[in-house]
Amino acid sequence: MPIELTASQALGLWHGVSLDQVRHDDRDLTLRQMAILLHIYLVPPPHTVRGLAAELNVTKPVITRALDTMGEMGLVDRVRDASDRRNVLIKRTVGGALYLEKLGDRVREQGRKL
Amino acid sequence: MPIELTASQALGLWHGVSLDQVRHDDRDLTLRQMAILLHIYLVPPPHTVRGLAAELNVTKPVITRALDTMGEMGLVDRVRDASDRRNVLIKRTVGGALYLEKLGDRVREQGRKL
DNA sequence: TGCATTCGTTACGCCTGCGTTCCATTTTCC
DNA sequence: GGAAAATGGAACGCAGGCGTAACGAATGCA
Repeated sequence: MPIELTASQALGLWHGVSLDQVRHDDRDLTLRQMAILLHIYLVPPPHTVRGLAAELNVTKPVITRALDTMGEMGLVDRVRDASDRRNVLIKRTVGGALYLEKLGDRVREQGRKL
Repeated sequence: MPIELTASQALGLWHGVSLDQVRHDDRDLTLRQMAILLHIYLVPPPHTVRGLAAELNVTKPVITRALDTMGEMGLVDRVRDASDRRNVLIKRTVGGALYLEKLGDRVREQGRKL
């Protein structure tokens, strides 16, 4: 179900959410970290470091470090793949789900304000 | 004219735009820089360093540095206020307008894909 | 005229993310 | 078994943003 936005609405929405996020500054994620987090939660598993790097068009260490940071924040979790122990599977957490739930609310709220 | 989004649509939209932005990585702005840029272009002038700092709930040097960076990118411009020479007025540029136009297109495109 | 106030900027030390390169572990293939 | 490939991570130096604390310039006010 497509959403049709005017140019003004599109930028207004992005503005409102960014502003809200900056003002309340809970934990600010890099745009890259945000993209990684959303990818993990919105795209069906499994997710590996290599796969994410390819998907986002960034280098592997970028993913590793993002997982370090977001792991400490409790937003994601890492588990060794039992069937191929070279792989690391990225898993979702309750904290991450809550974080994205709040983000979604922010987007919806700003959408309503347009 | 409010836009009603489901939770899934809201996150999907944010995901798509973030992903697109990361992948094409022209120039990546901090969330703060993004919020400042959008504020300058969407809220009626005049804009001062002090005003933006208060509006975004950040310190003054944050604004100064963001203007330095985005100024070098050609996204904003600074002009001394003639009537009160302590003030600096932040001006829009063609480059900034083009940048935000692209961002708006990205948001609209992702909205259509929902 | 003096002096306090306001405004934007700069200086400092710190922290974090970045790309490149290299490495240990594990798997695959012969 | 042993060589080669694949995977995630660590080490290195670099660049840039951060908060705090100062500063010079401009203004207002007694």
